[in-house]
Amino acid sequence: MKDDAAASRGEAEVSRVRSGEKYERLLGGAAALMARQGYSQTTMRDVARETGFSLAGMYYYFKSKEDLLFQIQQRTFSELLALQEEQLARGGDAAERLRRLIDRHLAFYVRHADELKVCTYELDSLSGEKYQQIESLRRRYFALGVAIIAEVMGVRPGSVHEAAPVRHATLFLFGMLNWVFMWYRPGRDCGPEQLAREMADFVLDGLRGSRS
Amino acid sequence: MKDDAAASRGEAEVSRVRSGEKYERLLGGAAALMARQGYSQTTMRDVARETGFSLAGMYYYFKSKEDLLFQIQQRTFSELLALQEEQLARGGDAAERLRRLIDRHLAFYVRHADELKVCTYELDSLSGEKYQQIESLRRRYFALGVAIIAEVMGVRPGSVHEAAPVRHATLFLFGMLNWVFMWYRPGRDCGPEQLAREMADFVLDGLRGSRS
Amino acid sequence: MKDDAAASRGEAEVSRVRSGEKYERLLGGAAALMARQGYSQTTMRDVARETGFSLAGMYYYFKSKEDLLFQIQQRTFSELLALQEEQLARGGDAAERLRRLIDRHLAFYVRHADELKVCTYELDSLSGEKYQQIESLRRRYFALGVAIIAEVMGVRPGSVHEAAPVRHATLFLFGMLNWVFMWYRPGRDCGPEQLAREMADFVLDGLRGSRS
Amino acid sequence: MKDDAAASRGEAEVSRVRSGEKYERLLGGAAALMARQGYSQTTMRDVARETGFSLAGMYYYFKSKEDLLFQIQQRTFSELLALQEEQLARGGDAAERLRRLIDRHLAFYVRHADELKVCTYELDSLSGEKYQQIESLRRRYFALGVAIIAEVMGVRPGSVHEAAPVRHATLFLFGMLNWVFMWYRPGRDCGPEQLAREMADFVLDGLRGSRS
DNA sequence: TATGAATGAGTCTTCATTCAT
DNA sequence: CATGAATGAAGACTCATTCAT
Repeated sequence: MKDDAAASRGEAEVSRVRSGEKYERLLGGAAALMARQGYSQTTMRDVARETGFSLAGMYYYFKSKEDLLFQIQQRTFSELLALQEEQLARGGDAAERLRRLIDRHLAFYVRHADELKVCTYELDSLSGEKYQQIESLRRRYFALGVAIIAEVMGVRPGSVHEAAPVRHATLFLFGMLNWVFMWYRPGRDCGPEQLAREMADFVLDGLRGSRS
Repeated sequence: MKDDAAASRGEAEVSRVRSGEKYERLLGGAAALMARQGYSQTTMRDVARETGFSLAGMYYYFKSKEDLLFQIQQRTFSELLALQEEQLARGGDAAERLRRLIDRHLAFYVRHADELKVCTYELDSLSGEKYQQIESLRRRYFALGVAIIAEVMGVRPGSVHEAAPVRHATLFLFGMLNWVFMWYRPGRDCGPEQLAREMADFVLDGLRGSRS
Repeated sequence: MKDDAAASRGEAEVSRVRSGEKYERLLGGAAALMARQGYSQTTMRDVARETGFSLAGMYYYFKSKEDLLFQIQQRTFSELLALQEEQLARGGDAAERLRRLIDRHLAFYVRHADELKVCTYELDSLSGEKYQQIESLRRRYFALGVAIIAEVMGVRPGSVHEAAPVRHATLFLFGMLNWVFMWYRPGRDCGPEQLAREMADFVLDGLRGSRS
Repeated sequence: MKDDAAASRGEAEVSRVRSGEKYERLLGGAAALMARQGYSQTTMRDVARETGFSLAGMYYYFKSKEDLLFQIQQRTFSELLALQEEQLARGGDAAERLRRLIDRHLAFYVRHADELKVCTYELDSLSGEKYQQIESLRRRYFALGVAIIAEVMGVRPGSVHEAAPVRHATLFLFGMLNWVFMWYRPGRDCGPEQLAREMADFVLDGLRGSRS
């Protein structure tokens, strides 16, 4: 919004360094903080303290706080997306693929809880070009869900008439998935595979179906 | 109803004034801003500008920004809770009551979109006593869902063995419901009754059941 | 300083009401607060709460916070001054009058601790005409001390050569007297008469003299 | 000397930086302002303007306005205390040591008028741990006076019966000393050595003794 | 007399960011 | 690569005071 020009100028070299162990610690620490307190609540000083960097030193790795957020989302979300696209390409019937989509999503969540939470709840903290870029990843991820669910529901692709129910069902699914961040706690709750099974049963057959 | 007394007792300690048309405009304007930008992004100056108050003038109505947030959540959530408790007491079988729970929730949402969004996503912006108070409302609302879903699933109340699946299913439902804030737009999407119907079908019979 | 014009205009009717029980409670409560926390630390809200007045209601009795301070100092200090002037006129030799000066000062202090503390430590919180007026009372009070001490020291009045030592000795005395505010506590310490005796002995004969 | 370690331990928790020419200018400028207008009257903007810092820049050197006040008091008072403790250890009879106590106090005052005034009149502007820390320095300084005065008065250390008069006499002395801030002006009044002589004569032999 | 409601000016403090080294 | 030092802008909140009633 505020600096489209700067954003597009910067995009090519948004940051100079994109790997290294220290860099990983930086993104990881920042993600942990932002997942816990939210992006705007998290100060650069917090991140510096958490990661052992100096305040100024961090700016070698990204251009701004927003850029830091962007890098976290970009890395995490594109990894998840790639993983799911590849995995879904391996075939299976619609129900099976739906089960795998859910399972992999939750498995990824357990491995990258902080990062994924940030991806899910901090999109709006991005603006301009950065927002667009992440938004487009999200749209692609959503499309994956829509395709499978349409197939499960027996809706012909492109059927305008049935588009809304499919879209809604997909949104229901992502709602369930994204709400997991709010309550799931590794030690206390069942494992992600078990949870994935329950959720897939729920989605496919509902409360009554999955019981009988 | 039965907790209006408790509610007013609780709020009286926190703020002096509790009614009046100007006061309504204040809470409403603040909720709108906070729903759009988030609590911590919303400045008191924003609220003042939006509501036509002076910065200092608003502090006549609440003691702090956090107190303002608390008042919004307290009013909204206790109204929703009372409404659902009363409505559910009117009977019907489990599936029917589940449908009504969803329908009333979405109907309430459409009437108080900003306020409910703030209730759902800004609990963690509260702390101490205020957090506890809202958290307890939320727990009661969740308990309503658990009771109905256990009945739909045919689980005996108190069954330890089946507690987790029931809890999970309830969380799935609230995940769907709460995610609605993220995508639903009155003009563009179908009406709340229709959406409620789709969601209830989805919850009861799943993707496959609700089709066949 | 800031509004000499307004000050002189206002002085004649600095306040409309100068008596009444409520008015006494107001000045007394304010003095207590200001003695404990200092003038600038004491808010008009504090005074309202302490005295049971409404914020706006107090402004019937004085024009401004500074005027409130002025009234406290004016009343208290002129009462003390009148009392001492009258008492000293009753004669006695120099040492005797010095003892009485100290004794009456401490007796007055015990009766009006808060007010006198405010007189002593908050002169600089006044400005313009109000400052001048209290300063002149203070000067007259100081002159009382100077006269007696010169006599005790056997210095001829008007002796330029001996003026500094007399002035210094008087300042030493008032230093002792004014520091009493900082440590004296009615319940814990000896009575004011006893303290006055010790102080007078100290002033007249010093540490060594008062022992032998 | 022996408590330098303790002092630096204590301050390190409170502020990061403890030396440097700029830092000195900061404390000095702040002390000057606070001596003139009082702590609560002195705004951080005043200090910034006086010292040439930016408002935010000052916060690099202390955590809060109160911490700034604390640092001024801590530095000044522990320097004075160390100086007196060391000097008194050099011996001499009681009267001689009393003269030296007064003389060094006034000499120190002339060198650090602003800082010492702040130490004397703004202890109550501190709170919690900071208050305790300075209060304990003050107590030690007071104990120095009590010991000498007891000796001058010929009171056995530990004599419960004579404790109050000794304590009072010491408070008289500190009253005189602390009131100096209120009237002494370097150019106008006599030098500190002369004043110290007069005060010591006064304390030892009183108004009558010092004349005869 | 008395007050509920309101406000302009100002307070301390924090934040993301920069730059010389 | 890294950081100590510094800052402009903005944030929540408070204060003495006023005015219609």
